[in-house]
Amino acid sequence: MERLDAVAAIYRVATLIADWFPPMRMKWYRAADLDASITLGDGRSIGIIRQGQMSDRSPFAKRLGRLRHGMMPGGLIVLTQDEIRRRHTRRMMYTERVPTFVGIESETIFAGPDDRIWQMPSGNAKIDMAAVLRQISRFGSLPAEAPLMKVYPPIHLNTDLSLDRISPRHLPAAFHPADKRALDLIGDWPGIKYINLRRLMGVSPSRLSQVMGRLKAAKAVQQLHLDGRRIALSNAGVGLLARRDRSSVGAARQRWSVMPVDPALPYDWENISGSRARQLLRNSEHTDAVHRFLADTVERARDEGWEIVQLDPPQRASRYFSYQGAVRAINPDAFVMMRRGREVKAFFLEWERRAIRPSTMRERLAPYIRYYSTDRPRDDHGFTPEVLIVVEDEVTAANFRQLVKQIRSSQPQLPIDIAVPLGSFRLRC
DNA sequence: TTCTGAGGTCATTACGTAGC
DNA sequence: GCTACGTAATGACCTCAGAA
Repeated sequence: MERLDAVAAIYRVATLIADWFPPMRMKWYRAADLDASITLGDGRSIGIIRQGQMSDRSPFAKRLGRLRHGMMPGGLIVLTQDEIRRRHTRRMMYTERVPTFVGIESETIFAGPDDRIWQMPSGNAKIDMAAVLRQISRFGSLPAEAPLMKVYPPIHLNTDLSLDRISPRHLPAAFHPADKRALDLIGDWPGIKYINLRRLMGVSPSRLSQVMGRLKAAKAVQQLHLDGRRIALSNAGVGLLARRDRSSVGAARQRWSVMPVDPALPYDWENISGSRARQLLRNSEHTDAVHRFLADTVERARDEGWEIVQLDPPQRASRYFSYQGAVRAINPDAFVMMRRGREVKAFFLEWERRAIRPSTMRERLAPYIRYYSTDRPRDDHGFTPEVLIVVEDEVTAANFRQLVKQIRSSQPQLPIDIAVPLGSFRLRC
């Protein structure tokens, strides 16, 4: 039940296959690296693996690596959450010995069997499910799991009960779509203020209050009093999302728990147990500024007819790349991608709180200079996203622009823009 | 420096409506 | 009938100026 949403997405893949190739047999895995497998009527087998929102890059890569060294089905279907992670996954699977097809979960849910939504690691062509099934090998075997020691028959779940009376493991069946959307946003942006969460969701204060009431009753979120009222996932909420995505609950809580280390001490950032949550709430002014800017951007984008395709928090916005033999990274405050018809706009967000020295500005820009001197921006996204540096005053903005001008003399294509909030930044196409 | 009260902002509640 | 979401009213909380 805790993996209900993941199960729904994988069942959707199964229905696409069944449209072309009935009958078939489906098997779920509890602990194997595959999430599920499908055996077609002619004996060929397909493994399905899903990368969830909470799945970290490294553990997911290790999971795929373990798969290679074990029993392999005749083909693999990998579901990712967005286009960028699809590209990463395709790169990882480039040398895979069985036919592999990578799709985006949201596209899969709304697709029909004729829709071309699947991509192989090599080549950019998208193919439909019939073409996927034609390439599944006859040679392949599926991993086996020991049968359950004890089988629990399905129980009747009364979703009319108030959420505080529903067992935590059954909550995914009782939550409404708006509850899940809020839960994902709060998970992405821990310590977000109500007003910014409301603006990101695009709902009225009253609607947000209703949703928060449900999530609080389910004990999935927790209200924090740190520089005003904020909201974050409770330990139970972190566990819910981690179990849904088959990632480590313990590791997720070590990073994101907002529970106090010592309940006897006053609640402040130093007393927060999760390492990443502590870091974010220590710099609450910076965190709020980023949230506020993103809420402004999302609202303005909606008004101008843009669809927000991706809104990644720092933990998903970072990009790792190889530069002169060493692994380097950019670690922006957010990554935003929006679409309007055929137009696409995307940018990494860097928020600078205060005036900084020219040498510090150069240090801030250095990772981006390295990143954009490689082919990785285009490889990662399929196009070249911008870097948007937001500073709080025009003097700092002018200094930054001067520095960027100097850098462009040797690297003319560096796509960096400097903005002052609510001032010069406009959605350009 | 501390307290108080006015005014503003934001969250919550009750109830209603639209769409499926 | 259910879900999603809006409006209006209300209450809680925050900020800030002015008085003690």
